[in-house]
Amino acid sequence: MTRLPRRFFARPSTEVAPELLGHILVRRLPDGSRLSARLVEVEAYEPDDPSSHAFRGETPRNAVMFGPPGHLYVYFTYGMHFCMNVVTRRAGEGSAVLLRAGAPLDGVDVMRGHRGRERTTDLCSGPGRFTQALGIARPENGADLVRGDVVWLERGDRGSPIGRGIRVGVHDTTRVWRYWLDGDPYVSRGRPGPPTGKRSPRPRSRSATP
DNA sequence: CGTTGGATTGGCT
DNA sequence: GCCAATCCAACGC
Repeated sequence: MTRLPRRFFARPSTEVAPELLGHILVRRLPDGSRLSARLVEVEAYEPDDPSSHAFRGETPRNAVMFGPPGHLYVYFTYGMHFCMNVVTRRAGEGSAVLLRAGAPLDGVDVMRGHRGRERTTDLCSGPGRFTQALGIARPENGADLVRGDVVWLERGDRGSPIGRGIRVGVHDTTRVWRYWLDGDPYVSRGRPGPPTGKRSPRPRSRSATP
């Protein structure tokens, strides 16, 4: 299994994000179990992006985002969920890709235990679910994906074409920075963005209307 | 120091 | 579709 190298991450998030799709996120638990999932949905957050945690400068919370690329940025939100990101660009820039959903591969039963759910589509389909299924929380913030043995990325196959749309839970319809594997059953259902001026009554084809 | 609301989820109407 | 749950970072005074 080949790991993605540091240089893969040392680019703008809008380049890294779509290329992450299809690759495998691997998590090694303290007890040795291997959990893994194929990435099917991600979102890019760039330095000049008001929706990014890094937009207003470095703070203790987002410090990892301003560190070197290829590390995991984990944050706590809504009083009960963790979300994980892959740090991109160069140290000091503040950019990352949010991992929103994956297709469970190894350790599915352990994930079921972590989540308290049976259906595989309820394990890693959503940013909060994804971290819970893989047992990723505050201690994993800052983990090195390139050299570490806690969580890393292995090469996988993309397979499906890439769909894109506005990001979930973000009040910005100008940056179309959510990417997913088109037609994949493990993509999160997400939440509708704010009205963009017109509502398509019924998407007749997939892609572009998440 | 007090207030606000969030890169969400799951349960209920 | 609507909303409570439950922390805490960021920001204003």
